[in-house]
Amino acid sequence: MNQLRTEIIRLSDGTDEDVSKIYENLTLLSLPKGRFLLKQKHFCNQYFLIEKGTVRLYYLKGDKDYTVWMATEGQVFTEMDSYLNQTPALVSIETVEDSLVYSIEKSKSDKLAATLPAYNTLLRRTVEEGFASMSRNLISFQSDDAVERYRRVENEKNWVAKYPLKYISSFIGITQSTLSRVRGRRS
Amino acid sequence: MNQLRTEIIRLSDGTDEDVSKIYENLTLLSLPKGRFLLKQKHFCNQYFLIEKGTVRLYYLKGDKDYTVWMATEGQVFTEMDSYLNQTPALVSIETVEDSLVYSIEKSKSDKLAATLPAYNTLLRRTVEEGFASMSRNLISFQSDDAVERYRRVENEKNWVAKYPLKYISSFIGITQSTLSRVRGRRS
DNA sequence: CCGATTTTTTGCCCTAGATCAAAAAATCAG
DNA sequence: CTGATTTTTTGATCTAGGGCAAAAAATCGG
Repeated sequence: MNQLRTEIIRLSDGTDEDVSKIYENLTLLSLPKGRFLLKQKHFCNQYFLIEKGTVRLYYLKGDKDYTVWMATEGQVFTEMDSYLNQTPALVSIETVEDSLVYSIEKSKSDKLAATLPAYNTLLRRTVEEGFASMSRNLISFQSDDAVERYRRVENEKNWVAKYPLKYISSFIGITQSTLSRVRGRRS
Repeated sequence: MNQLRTEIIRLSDGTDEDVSKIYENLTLLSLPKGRFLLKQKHFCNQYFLIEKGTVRLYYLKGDKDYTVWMATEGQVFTEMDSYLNQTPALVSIETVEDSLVYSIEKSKSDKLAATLPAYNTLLRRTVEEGFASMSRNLISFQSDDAVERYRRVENEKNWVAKYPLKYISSFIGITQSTLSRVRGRRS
């Protein structure tokens, strides 16, 4: 079973035909590790759908590197602020392993959303889930301390086993040293 | 001109008839200041659309009060995590002045989204914009200090003039004392 | 298996922002 | 206006987590 296809079916609630129509509009990119789907300050004009592999959304500020999100197989996403408001992207999107990623241009996506309700629904549900997830993150930043934020990532996501700790620490907004101490149960 | 109606038209891209169909599905609530649309730990089963007035989304943790969002005329929103995943709401939603708020039940909303593309689009665009806005907030929490976070609220939103400083400080995740010092230009 | 590179931990000191408490200013009801 | 309540500021500590740099551990190419 294919993760992405399953996800598209689940979120779009569409028929086989709807799903085929969606796929017809996608372009497949085969990307080696370390390739950029988007660079900070550039304009984001696509939605992305991950068939295989993993990408990291992050930005540089001063000499620091902040991870905003890690997206992997089956996930549908974009840099929404840039995509929607046509502003310079706040984040870069880079593959962290060899990946297969579908993309769809904004113009094509808009047209498809207007003509194929299942695709419109796919986007809506996708963004709704992303919104819910981001709300939880934001609340965590507002009121949780480093230990609690780490526990969340440890429990909710399976990121800790999968990614280098420097991505984790930058995601939860602490230094790698502090994360190391948190993991070592002291403070 | 009516703010909410204008917003619905802008986001749904629908005909007059579409807009009428949407309104037919809404229930109008007239609420005095201090009334709850949702209480923390309860389940959220509606989308809300503000015709007039202002509400505050916030949660209590320990003895502290955290403002998550302020929504006002023309805004469409829900407690997405609870609404979508049928989990206990993380936040309460309370009117901070006398308000007129439309609501639509989840079941009705799902049905309408499946049958009226304009409504589906209204929701999609609404959540997309919310997602983009929240991304910026999250990034700000990750890498901005108190001064920068305050500046953002001062510039991007017109909240500072409109709401008590205790809501502002709890929104940007600092104490009221610190906010006061930030505003006074020292640290 | 081995040196080289990358990742993770540790130690020491320092700072942004918290806490607690009280004063000052603004707002409000009568 | 006036006393009461709410909002905002100020002052005096205290602390979670940062900065920096070095050590230790893990990973990797050949």
